[in-house]
Amino acid sequence: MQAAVQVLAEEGAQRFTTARVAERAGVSIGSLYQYFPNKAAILFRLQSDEWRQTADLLRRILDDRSQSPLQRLRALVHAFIRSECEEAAVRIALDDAAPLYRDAPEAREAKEEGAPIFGSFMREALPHGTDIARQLASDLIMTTMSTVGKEFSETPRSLTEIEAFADAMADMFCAYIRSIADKGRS
Amino acid sequence: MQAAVQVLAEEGAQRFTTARVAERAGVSIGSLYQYFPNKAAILFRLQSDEWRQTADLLRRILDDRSQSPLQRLRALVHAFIRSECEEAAVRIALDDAAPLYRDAPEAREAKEEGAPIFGSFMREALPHGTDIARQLASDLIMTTMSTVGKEFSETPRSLTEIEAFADAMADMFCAYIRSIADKGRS
Amino acid sequence: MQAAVQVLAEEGAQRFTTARVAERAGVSIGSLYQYFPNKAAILFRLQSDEWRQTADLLRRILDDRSQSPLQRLRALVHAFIRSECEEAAVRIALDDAAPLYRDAPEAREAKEEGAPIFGSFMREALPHGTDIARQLASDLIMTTMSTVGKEFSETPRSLTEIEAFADAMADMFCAYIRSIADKGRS
Amino acid sequence: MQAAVQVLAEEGAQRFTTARVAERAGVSIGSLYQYFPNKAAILFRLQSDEWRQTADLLRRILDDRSQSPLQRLRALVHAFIRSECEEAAVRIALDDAAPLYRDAPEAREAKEEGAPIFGSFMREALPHGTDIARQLASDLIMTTMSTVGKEFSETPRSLTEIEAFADAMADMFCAYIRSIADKGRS
DNA sequence: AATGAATGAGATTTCATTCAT
DNA sequence: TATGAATGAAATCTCATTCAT
Repeated sequence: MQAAVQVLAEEGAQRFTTARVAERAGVSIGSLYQYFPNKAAILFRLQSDEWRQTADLLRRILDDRSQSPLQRLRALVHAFIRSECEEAAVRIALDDAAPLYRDAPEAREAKEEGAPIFGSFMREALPHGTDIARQLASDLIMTTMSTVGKEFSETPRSLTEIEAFADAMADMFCAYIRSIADKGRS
Repeated sequence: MQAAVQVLAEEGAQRFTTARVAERAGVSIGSLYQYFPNKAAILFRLQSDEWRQTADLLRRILDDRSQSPLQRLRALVHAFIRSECEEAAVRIALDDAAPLYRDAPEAREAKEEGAPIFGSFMREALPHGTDIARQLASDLIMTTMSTVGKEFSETPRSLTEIEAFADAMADMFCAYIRSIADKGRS
Repeated sequence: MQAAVQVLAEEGAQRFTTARVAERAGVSIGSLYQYFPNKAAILFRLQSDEWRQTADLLRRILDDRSQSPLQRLRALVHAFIRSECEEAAVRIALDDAAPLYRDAPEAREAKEEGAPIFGSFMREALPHGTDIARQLASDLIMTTMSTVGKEFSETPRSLTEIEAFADAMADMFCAYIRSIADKGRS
Repeated sequence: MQAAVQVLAEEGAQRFTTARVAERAGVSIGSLYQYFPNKAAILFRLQSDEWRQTADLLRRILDDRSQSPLQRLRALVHAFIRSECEEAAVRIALDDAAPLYRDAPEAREAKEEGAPIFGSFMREALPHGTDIARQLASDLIMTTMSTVGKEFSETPRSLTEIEAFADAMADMFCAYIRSIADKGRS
């Protein structure tokens, strides 16, 4: 039941208990445990869904060949930061609860689903570099976008702030990619 | 007692209990409560100390006028990433426990202690920009360094990996600052 | 379904649940409850079957007039101990679960089904004693065989150990019966 | 708190819960858990105490050289059966709860504490046999006494019944030991 | 000042049994 | 007749905090 989202958003990770989730979902605790083997599984499911959405976002924007790579990257950053700021409460709470589910083996898998999507984009953006260099740049940009986005969304932001911050981040990524491209060419 | 660090490092945030800290420190629970009003205070104190150390690091490196701003920034990134990777266990656990202390008003204060130091460095690096632009760049760079550094240090890393990653991050920051400087000049 | 035996043997009494039995039997929980009124009934049925087998064993061996009573007793002890050591896992688990079914009135009945068989054997072995004395000896021997056999089979045993122990027990019973016979004759 | 005995005796193993023990003891659950790490430990402690008492009984009776070995054995059987029939409720319940504590390594140790005491008695009673033969006889007699005693005490018994049954058991042991001695001598 | 036993709310999880479909 | 989702009481164990000594 994704009405667990409500508990997470309204009560926070600390008060996210199986009893509260069941009550909010209008079912008994027993029923809850018929669908999920334990509390961590509920949280992991929530996180999975979010990761899938993010992966979809990545794909949709980065695969659009009608725009230049750097334009697409800028669009991606904007979309990502905006999406992080929506439902910030759930995301923060989900992050707080990470210790409960991150050790699961499926968690690491799911998390790295986004890597290949971004990897193929980078081959387009940096056709001349080595695989290793591209890999490093990919890692850095992805990690920056997700962790900085998370941190940024933890305080309430106005639309203007969001746009300004996303622009700055996109500027940073573009400058970085251009500098790599220049180095590669010389 | 900073021997609470040991409990945090060896047992993790989940098992960080007042009883365990007192035992490890060799004092009674009662005594522990004479030094700290509650559990959150212990964690906050640990975090404060870490922030102070980081602020010291910032100051020491950024105030050294014998090197160019971008050289100093590169040095800072390396020093910071290295320090994050040392004692990663404590830092991860402290992060997991963040929900317990981050709501305290002193927490936000302490966290932003680093801002002015970096701010004055940025005035040197970007003498021509507006305050607002500089502020934005400061925020972005600081946030990136700290959150990406944290994430990076959560998996064990070899020395080579650390240097390579720090170099990439420094490259990104330098490219970003140069691009701002260019824009500001034209 | 006696495939409940598997659950008992593989999972132990603690984990013997209706859900697990139904799953293993390939039927729904609902169906299980159409054959058995409750969990205790399943266990009782298992126990009954075992008792019936044991009673058959008694009858088959003790009724064989081609051997002397003491020879038959020795054969019985061997057969009984061997059978206890086979499928020890189920028997131990069934014993652990005894509190759940032993209060049923049918349980006591079924348990004492063996008494008359052994009683008539004892009349043959001790033709001169009083009924009361024979009854006492019967009780003692039967109880010893079953409880000591159970205890003995709770730790894994080699074939040699089994034979040696069964011989010792048979020796004890024979010595006892001879001593009663001697006393009765004098 | 050995007032846990009361819960065990009055409510049975099934209803022996930490909450009930704490309530009966007049302390909070929390306090209970400061003295015992878990429920099994409470039960194990109860069982240990009982084993210690039984070992004391063995020692006291078997070490009394003023009587012949077989007289002492008879006295022992009587004392043991009588003691089993006192507080039968607790002993039965403790037995039912055995699955909860018997896997502990200390349990097996404690259980075998009685063996050496009886062993040295057997050397006196059977001076001519081999160690292996004596060991086997020891095992058989000890196991018989304890398991048959337990089974016998599970139904309420009159004093006359107790004496008669104990006499029968002692007869059996004496006949057995004499038969071994005779065999050894010839 | 120091101790540490006592508290008890609260968290997670299990499982026999029912009953609408 | 068969199903299996739903129930919810009950069990075990944890831990921050207090307070009498």
